[in-house]
Amino acid sequence: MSLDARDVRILRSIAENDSTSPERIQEETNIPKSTVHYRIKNMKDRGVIKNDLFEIDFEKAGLGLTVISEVLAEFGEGYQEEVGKALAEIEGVNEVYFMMGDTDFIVISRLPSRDMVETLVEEFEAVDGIQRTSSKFVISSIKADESVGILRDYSEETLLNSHGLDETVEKIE
Amino acid sequence: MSLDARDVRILRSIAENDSTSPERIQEETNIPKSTVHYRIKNMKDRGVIKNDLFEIDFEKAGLGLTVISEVLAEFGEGYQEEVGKALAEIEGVNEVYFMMGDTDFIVISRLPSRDMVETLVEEFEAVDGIQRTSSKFVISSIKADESVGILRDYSEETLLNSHGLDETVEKIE
DNA sequence: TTTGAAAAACTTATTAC
DNA sequence: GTAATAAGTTTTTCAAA
Repeated sequence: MSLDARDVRILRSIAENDSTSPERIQEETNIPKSTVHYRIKNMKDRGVIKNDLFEIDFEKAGLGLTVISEVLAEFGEGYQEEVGKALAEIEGVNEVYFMMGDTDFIVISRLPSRDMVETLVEEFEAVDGIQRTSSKFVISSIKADESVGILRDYSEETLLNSHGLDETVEKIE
Repeated sequence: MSLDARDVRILRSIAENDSTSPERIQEETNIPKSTVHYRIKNMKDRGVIKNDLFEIDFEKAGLGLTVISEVLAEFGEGYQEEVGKALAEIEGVNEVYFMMGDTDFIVISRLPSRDMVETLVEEFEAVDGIQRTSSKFVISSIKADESVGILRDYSEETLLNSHGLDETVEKIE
């Protein structure tokens, strides 16, 4: 099944403190660390939590330039899949979204310097089936929540409702 | 200073195996785990690594709907900052990028269901200074690397060059 | 900065509720 | 599912190089 109030509380505690330590979570949530561990393991088994990661500062890691591109592809039977995969394999491409509406893609890339942008665009346009591309530089990343950190962007209520739980459930405790 | 060949090797080992375990990194890189730990701590101190996180499955966490929006704002003195911050505070908004070119923003939001999209768009348009918004649904996330995972998208050479290091440096070892 | 060895923390297993 | 405990691992700290 999906998440319950306790799972949500644990995930939010991780998101808000940027720490996955069971002991710290116990201190904040009053859920015993053995239970915290049981819950986290459970979420890992169900695939809700995929893996441990470090969040990095892209700029300090040498990838200070972010480019967002719109890629328009030719219409065709199941074509999107192939075009999308080809875009995903280009060096520097971190995200590829296949969008509703027109047959196009939004592509987010991070690069060390402007020199590489030209190469990137050339590689986009070399992909078979590409019709038109339009790339813009990001001046500043005003917000860039990732991974479990995105849970900070929701009220506890929203997260619970999304699993069909109302506040009654939360009040069990 | 920035990253050297050893830092890059450690970060890539983490990215490629989706694991931050010093012991595993030692096995893969032959760098002793206490040294691995020292390097990671060092990168944390310098802010290259920001924090420990879990990667989550957005869909399983109840946030299966991704929306990418383009927001056009009115021109104005330092206006962008305020508009950007206001957008960032809207529930469901995970990423806000201030773009070059026209005075606009790219906003990435994740939501539990379509019901909330209307609310989202209304909230966008209620922000002072907003001129026009255009939102599209993501049909599928073909690629969605995050955090340290994005380092998989680069050759070791590119990552080293971005810190002004050539292959000579790497051959020290 | 690099390590090996010691201390602390985390994970797993076991049990009882 | 929850939670306590104990045993086994792993991570983190620390002192020496």
